[in-house]
Amino acid sequence: MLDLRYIREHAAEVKANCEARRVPCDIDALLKLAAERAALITEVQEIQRQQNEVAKLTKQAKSDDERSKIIQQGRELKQLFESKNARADEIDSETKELLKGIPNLTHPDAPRGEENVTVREVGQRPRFDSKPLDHVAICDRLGLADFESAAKVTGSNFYYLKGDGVLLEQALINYALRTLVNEGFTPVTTPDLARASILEGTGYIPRGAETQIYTVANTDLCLIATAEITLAGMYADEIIEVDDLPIRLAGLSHCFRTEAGAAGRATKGLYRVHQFTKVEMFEFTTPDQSEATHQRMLAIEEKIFQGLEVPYRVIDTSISDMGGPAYRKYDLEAWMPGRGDAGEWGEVTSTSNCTDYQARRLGIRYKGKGFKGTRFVHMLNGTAIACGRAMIAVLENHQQSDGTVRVPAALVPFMGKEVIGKQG
RNA sequence: GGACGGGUGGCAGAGCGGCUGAUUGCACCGGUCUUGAAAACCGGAGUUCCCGAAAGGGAAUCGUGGGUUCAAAUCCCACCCCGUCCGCCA
Repeated sequence: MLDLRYIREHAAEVKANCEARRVPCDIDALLKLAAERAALITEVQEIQRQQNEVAKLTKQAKSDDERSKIIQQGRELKQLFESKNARADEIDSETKELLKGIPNLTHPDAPRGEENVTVREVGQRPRFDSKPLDHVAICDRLGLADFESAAKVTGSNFYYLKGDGVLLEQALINYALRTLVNEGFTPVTTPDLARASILEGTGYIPRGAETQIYTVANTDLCLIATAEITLAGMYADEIIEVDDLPIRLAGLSHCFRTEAGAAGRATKGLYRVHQFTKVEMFEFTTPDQSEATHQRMLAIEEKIFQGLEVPYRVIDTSISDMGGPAYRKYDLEAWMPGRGDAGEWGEVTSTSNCTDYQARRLGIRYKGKGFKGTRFVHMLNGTAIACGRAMIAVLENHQQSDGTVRVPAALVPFMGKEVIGKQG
């Protein structure tokens, strides 16, 4: 959510921003409504002032006669208040609705065009003597996953992991957590569910036809799409001492996505699934630190994939392609040799600087010396490891001609073996 | 799931229909004193919104949402949360 005052004072900028982001927003309508709201509030408050005055007069009344006259006056004011106030409430919630629909501002250097920008490509793509297998075939051959049983039990786009598949996932989680702890993050396991209001605060939309979110019947709980939601929610309505910032959390959770509208798009195997496990970086910071923090998160993501010996490229996401809360977003796309005819890039991480957009909705502020009152924190998130997709990258890049998979050195201590698919 | 008790400002903790945006203590900020600090004393201070160029004025806010009343932190209802006891249970 943006500050209404900011929108009023920078209407042209906000309009241009919405346009560039391809988010249809009627700023003029919003401002008109907001003006109407202000006028109504003034009116309502004047009535309330009179009500307060009348209430005071009541107890000062000298005779019963005078008293009942004043009370009658109070009754009339009350009726007037009720009718005016109902309208004011209506306009107020309409204003908030419109306000919620306006996306965050964007970093001046973020790509503006239709296309995302590849910032750099890192690592050598592996060479294979024959056509490499895709991860589904590798999983089948080595007994790492079972998609057929999952289809019976939960339907399409679920999976069981088995054998070394389980060990590989756990190794990836522990490798990511260890890396983040070394970077000063506090590991946190979070609930896999959250209230709809928390989802909304983070910018997710729990209801509606296009929603990516599962809801739990007869409750106001949703299955989370990422630990970003629960980590952000931890500090909802809190005021943080500036000396306690930054707060760096490494969240471990399951993630659930309905993938509505994704039918037919790369749905095979582990790439697009309804449930996966993810280690997520999350940071609350002061505004002056958020850009540096964003760069650092990106660097950590790169370090993790370098450790996995997986070639990747860094994508600076076009603002026409970013989610509403993001001010700037980088993705890592890993090389997946088994995808398509000759390998393809596949998104494996994403890091966003959401500035104060989520903080304003969730009421997360900080206070400190040198300034009066409180300010909104900046909030950033980034994927450390999304298990399914990281597994694809590892399995497809490190497959060997004998059908086994080499475990990258960084994972060996966590995996307890150097090769997947060999006895022992 | 059942029975109680409770949710008040940054924290602690009074108030239990009008004089209370709220006593008090701690913490906080400014000042006096001091070589400096501590102590003591004096003063200041919540948040959001509306009007206003500003000075300033006004409204709301005592878990959340409704209700009763001329008037509610205080009474009633629903919900959420937090304690304690009982039952059930990995």
